[in-house]
Amino acid sequence: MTTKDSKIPGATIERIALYSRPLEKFLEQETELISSERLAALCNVNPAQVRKDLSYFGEFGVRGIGYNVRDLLSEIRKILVSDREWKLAIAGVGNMGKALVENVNLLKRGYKFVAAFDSNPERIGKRLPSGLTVQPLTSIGPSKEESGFEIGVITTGPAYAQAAADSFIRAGVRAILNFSAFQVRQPEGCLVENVDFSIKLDDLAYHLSSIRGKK
Amino acid sequence: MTTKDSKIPGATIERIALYSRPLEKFLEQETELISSERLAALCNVNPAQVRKDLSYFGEFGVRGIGYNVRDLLSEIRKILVSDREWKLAIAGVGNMGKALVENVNLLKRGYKFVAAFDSNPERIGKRLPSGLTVQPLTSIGPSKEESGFEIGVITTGPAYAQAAADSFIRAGVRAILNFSAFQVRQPEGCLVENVDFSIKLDDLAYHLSSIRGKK
DNA sequence: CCTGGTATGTGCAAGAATTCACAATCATTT
DNA sequence: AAATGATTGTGAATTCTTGCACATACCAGG
Ligand SMILES: NC(=O)c1ccc[n+]([C@@H]2O[C@H](COP(=O)([O-])OP(=O)(O)OC[C@H]3O[C@@H](n4cnc5c(N)ncnc54)[C@H](O)[C@@H]3O)[C@@H](O)[C@H]2O)c1
Ligand SMILES: NC(=O)c1ccc[n+]([C@@H]2O[C@H](COP(=O)([O-])OP(=O)(O)OC[C@H]3O[C@@H](n4cnc5c(N)ncnc54)[C@H](O)[C@@H]3O)[C@@H](O)[C@H]2O)c1
Repeated sequence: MTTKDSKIPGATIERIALYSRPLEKFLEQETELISSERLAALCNVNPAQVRKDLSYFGEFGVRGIGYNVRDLLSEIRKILVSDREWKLAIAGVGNMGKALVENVNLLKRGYKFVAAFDSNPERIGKRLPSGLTVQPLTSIGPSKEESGFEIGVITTGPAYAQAAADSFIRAGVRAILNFSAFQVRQPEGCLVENVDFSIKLDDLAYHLSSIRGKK
Repeated sequence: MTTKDSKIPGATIERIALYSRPLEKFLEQETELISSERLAALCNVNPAQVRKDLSYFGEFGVRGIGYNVRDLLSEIRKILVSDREWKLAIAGVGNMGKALVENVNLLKRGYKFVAAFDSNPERIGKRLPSGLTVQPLTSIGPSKEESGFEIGVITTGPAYAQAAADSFIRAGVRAILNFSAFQVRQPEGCLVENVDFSIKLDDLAYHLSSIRGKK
């Protein structure tokens, strides 16, 4: 990737991923051109932000014209390395876990679940609609080469999240996406993203009340 | 809420919600005291950050000692207004929607689903394990008082997310939590939080690759 | 009642991220 | 070929956020 060697804000990466969503739709509709202004409006951000975010990685637009949808999308896929397949494993095949494994959007974007683990004996051995068979957590292999997945997803109950993370790390996984309400600690050499929806609800509740309060 | 009238960073609210998770566990374990240092470690943040975040809302600790777990948690609940029940409605009762409606953690935290809507005739009329009956989207009422919910959750496919949001807004909803990959535009007078997991995966993929690349 | 040990609360400086504002650039029209 | 109009790319200004460092306050023990 041809990045300028200046520091890239963390939020820039997430926004660039965001930009790709409307672009995919425009590509389907065969819209050729898009301006930073229009793209920004669709993503709820400032147009200058769009241009600056992209400028960290190169010059993809044409002054006076805008961006070519197909080219920009392809550049973004290169930037995000989502132009290839990533193999995922999941720990905890409950409601949330099943929703993720069966989600076709993730697959379309190149995220493929290749292993599913659970500790509940009733679940082990079951075949999921996607074709995966649920395995005992203990069978997570010891090395990345053997286990064959690169990103671990955690959807166990909070009490088991750290244990699941430890197993993944022992198996050589270098990136974890954790949906449990327990905050997995970021170990050396492994990226962790914690996603907790109920925080989003708390956030909404707070802001709802403070708006009310001010009226 | 007794806030100092200085501006409160947006990130502060989300972190305060984060702090409450370990506190809940300490309360169960009957741990009485906690230091900003310990709490910070559990949440992957800086201790000064914890203290500053809390200081926007008051002085909850005791110098030389730390924070009383029970009191702090109760203060945080007051701050976040999660000391009361919030009524939610959901649009789109697919895999993801069901996982949310059946999630007991949300209920424990005071978030209660009181209505479920879907556009699929096969789903309408079905009774969910929680006791809710799935209603047609068209039956979302016109006013908040009538509809009886305050926060709308969207788990339809991306193509229907904006329509679902519009229905919620017509029904008087002032806050929306959207899980579809479509970015709902933030209308006047209504808060919108967009949550898109696949962005988190893109983020992990990017960082995984750039670490590799540098080695 | 004083002293030592500890952890909070916060002013201020440093650091990041966002937004502005405009020069640079290109297609189009006259 | 010059003028026009549009929209990018980016240095600089601005705004927001974080973290340091230390005065402040409290408890316990003598
Ligand atoms: N469902 C939601 O909407 C939602 C929302 C927010 C957060 N979460 C969090 O996501 C997690 C999963 O939610 P869910 O609704 O799927 O719960 P669930 O109870 O349906 O599923 C949890 C699954 O994890 C398995 N499990 C338990 N311990 C395990 C271990 N050590 N290793 C592997 N598997 C293990 C259980 O057998 C079960 O299958 C929970 O932590 C929950 O707090 C869920
Ligand atoms: N499942 C996941 O893990 C996951 C991950 C990331 C994003 N998402 C997003 O969450 C959304 C839901 O995912 P899912 O897995 O539950 O999909 P799903 O297909 O299982 O469920 C979608 C549901 O929405 C209903 N629906 C469609 N149009 C509607 C409308 N206008 N009003 C009300 N209901 C309508 C459908 O009948 C269906 O029941 C999707 O947008 C998906 O992209 C899901």
